[in-house]
Amino acid sequence: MRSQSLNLPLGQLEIEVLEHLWESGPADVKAVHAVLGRDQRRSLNTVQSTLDRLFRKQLLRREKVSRAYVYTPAIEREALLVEAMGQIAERLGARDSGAFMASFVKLAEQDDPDNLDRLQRLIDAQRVQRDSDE
Amino acid sequence: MRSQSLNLPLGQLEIEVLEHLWESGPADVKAVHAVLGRDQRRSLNTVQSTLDRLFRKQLLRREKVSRAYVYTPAIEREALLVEAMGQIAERLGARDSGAFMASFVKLAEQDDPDNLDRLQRLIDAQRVQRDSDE
DNA sequence: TATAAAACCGATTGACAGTCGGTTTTTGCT
DNA sequence: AGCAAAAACCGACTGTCAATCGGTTTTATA
Repeated sequence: MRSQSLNLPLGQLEIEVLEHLWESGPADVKAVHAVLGRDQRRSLNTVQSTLDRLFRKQLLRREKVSRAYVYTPAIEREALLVEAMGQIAERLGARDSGAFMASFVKLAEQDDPDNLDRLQRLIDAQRVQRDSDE
Repeated sequence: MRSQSLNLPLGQLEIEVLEHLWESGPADVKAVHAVLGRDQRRSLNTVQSTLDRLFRKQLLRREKVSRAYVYTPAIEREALLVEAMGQIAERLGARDSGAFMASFVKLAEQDDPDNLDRLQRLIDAQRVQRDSDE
């Protein structure tokens, strides 16, 4: 499942670019620049290098359409999130996943007591999905 | 989750230092250097700046004992882990804790399917504790 | 095939970790 | 109090990486 080592964390613009592609679908440099570059006075080249960097990191795929490349996320937002969190956990030596989960539950509850119920539902859902996977 | 803005992510040596203090308890520069610096041929000063950086980041506390400062982690490993993961989630636009928790559950299940049951028990325990708190 | 569009290259800047030499401050001892 | 050793502190330099963009090469098509 988690084959490659995925260069995380990412810069601010890199994240914005990913966000945009996740939300609005495949786009070429000009289209991304129109949204993320025009207002912030970024040059087309800035956006292009960012797209290229993400491509080299294998977070984007691209395909030439007529002259220009059209970029597509190579990973879903949720998968990237899971991947990133897994890397953090590994980096911080979270071998004791028990204590870690305990803290997580505790903090989730602190944040909002209703989170316990939400977690409950997520667990149930995950169980259902796991059991139907085979 | 926690609102404190906590400078993450950390460098490699910074993490090693934290690990060491978590595992072996409070120590002064020389003690840390003896473990992390001697073999890798790092100078005492390198270790000292790292301790100082972590102190300025408020990840370590320190207290003068005789001549030297004795450093102590200011945050538990598990709490830092949760904090780091929360920041990642926020950075990647999982602002609502829903997506964050969903990813967490998925990750936990990936790591070990039994984790779903463990999480279940942790939630139950947290409910009990919450209800007895008042 | 000329040319406009796009990709590609390389240089620069700004953060930040890691590294350590050198200076200042502190402190324990005489 | 005065001194030497110990420790903290300061500042410089390196390496890495994202962001930035000007300039050059490639490429597709009118």
